[in-house]
Amino acid sequence: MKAIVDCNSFYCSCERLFRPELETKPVVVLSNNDGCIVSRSDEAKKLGVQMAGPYFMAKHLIEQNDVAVFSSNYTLYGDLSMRVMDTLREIAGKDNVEVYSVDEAFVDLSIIPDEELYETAKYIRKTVEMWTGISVSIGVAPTKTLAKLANYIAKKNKKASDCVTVLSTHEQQREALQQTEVNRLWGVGGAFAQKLNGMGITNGWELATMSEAWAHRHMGGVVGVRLIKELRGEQAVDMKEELVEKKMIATTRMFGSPVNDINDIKEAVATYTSRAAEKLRRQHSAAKVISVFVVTGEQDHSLGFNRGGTISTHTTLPAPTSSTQDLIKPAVALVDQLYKTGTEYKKAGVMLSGLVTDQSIQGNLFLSETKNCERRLMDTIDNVNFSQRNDVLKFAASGTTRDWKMRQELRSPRYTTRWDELFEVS
DNA sequence: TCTGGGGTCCTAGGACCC
DNA sequence: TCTGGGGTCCTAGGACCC
Repeated sequence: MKAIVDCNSFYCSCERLFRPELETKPVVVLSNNDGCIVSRSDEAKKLGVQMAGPYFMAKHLIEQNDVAVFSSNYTLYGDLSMRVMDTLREIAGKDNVEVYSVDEAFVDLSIIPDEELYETAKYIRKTVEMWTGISVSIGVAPTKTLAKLANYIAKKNKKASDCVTVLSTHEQQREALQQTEVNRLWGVGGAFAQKLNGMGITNGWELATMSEAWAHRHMGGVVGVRLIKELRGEQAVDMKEELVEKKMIATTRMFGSPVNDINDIKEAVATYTSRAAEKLRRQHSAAKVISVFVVTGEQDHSLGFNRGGTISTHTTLPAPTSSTQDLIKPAVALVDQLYKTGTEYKKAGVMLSGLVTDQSIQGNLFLSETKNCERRLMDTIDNVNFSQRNDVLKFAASGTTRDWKMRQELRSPRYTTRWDELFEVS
């Protein structure tokens, strides 16, 4: 059996940890640039605040009900996420935990007898809350997809389930599937849900009883077959052995306000490239291909809001590299290819792909002494930026004024990772 | 005024090869 | 009218996830 451990309203819970007076009050956390609502406490959900809805549209409701609002503080969430995952590894063993996202992890419980699953899950839940202050919901079932379903049910009625649901028998699984709409299933998004409904398939059980051949035809080939198998309790999605390296690394941002100066765009792209290069070095990779894209601010009233066009281009580097300097130069050159005078841009991004391990690069005897020096310089910059303030050290191409920088007006202190922002008790 | 960011996997179709 | 068969590699784009 497998468990999915999912933090309850994770970003909101992180904020509440340092603001206990908000424990029973509605709280929301906004996306980058304070654009959308990406996390809501139960109280905020009850008020009717929509997930992923634009902040400005919910503002009225929020102010009326005295909802606490935070810009996203990823440094804080990242640190607390690590504590939750470490706790799970401590309880279940390092090799039995697969981190799935910042607030979710699969835990392999195959050594636990069925009759002890419920108590085990309760114990995990209690321990995580005690050690980290973050409350979690747990779903247990024979496959990842059914575990996600169990978790959905646990969360739907926290009081009755006490945030734990086990679907170990066939009967339990069938009942759970029967009472769940297809669009709630893991792997069924808007497009497939609409298609399924059109074919008269509305709940999970109806989908689970379709044939594999049918799934292959109508649900995107092998993806659909996998989904059907999982719903029937046949494992088709494995636990991942270890953290695999990313195959692509991207850093993209909306601008705080539309930008039309090419130099601003170049600064932004240089900054995103630095960030992407840090991510690259953190997983000990080097990139062969760098792509840059910009999004224009064209109007499209048919969609109800501004949706610009994306223009992108890429270049293949002479050799794989993880050095910020080597990446910034071609990235900025790509901006020249994309930029058109007189156009307004609202977003830009950098993507690194064609990733290879940097083993062959690091300390290579056949590389020139300057390359080895560069590597040490990058390590030093990463260390300083991590331990001090972000971007204490940066490349001149990234600019110093940053007129294009995103809005982030309501961010809480990074209580756990910055000396100058420590939580204070007076 | 105002709608995020960062990923994965899969398929189809074109280019190219023998 | 009618133009092989099979393979690989790459890219673009769709769908999904949190």
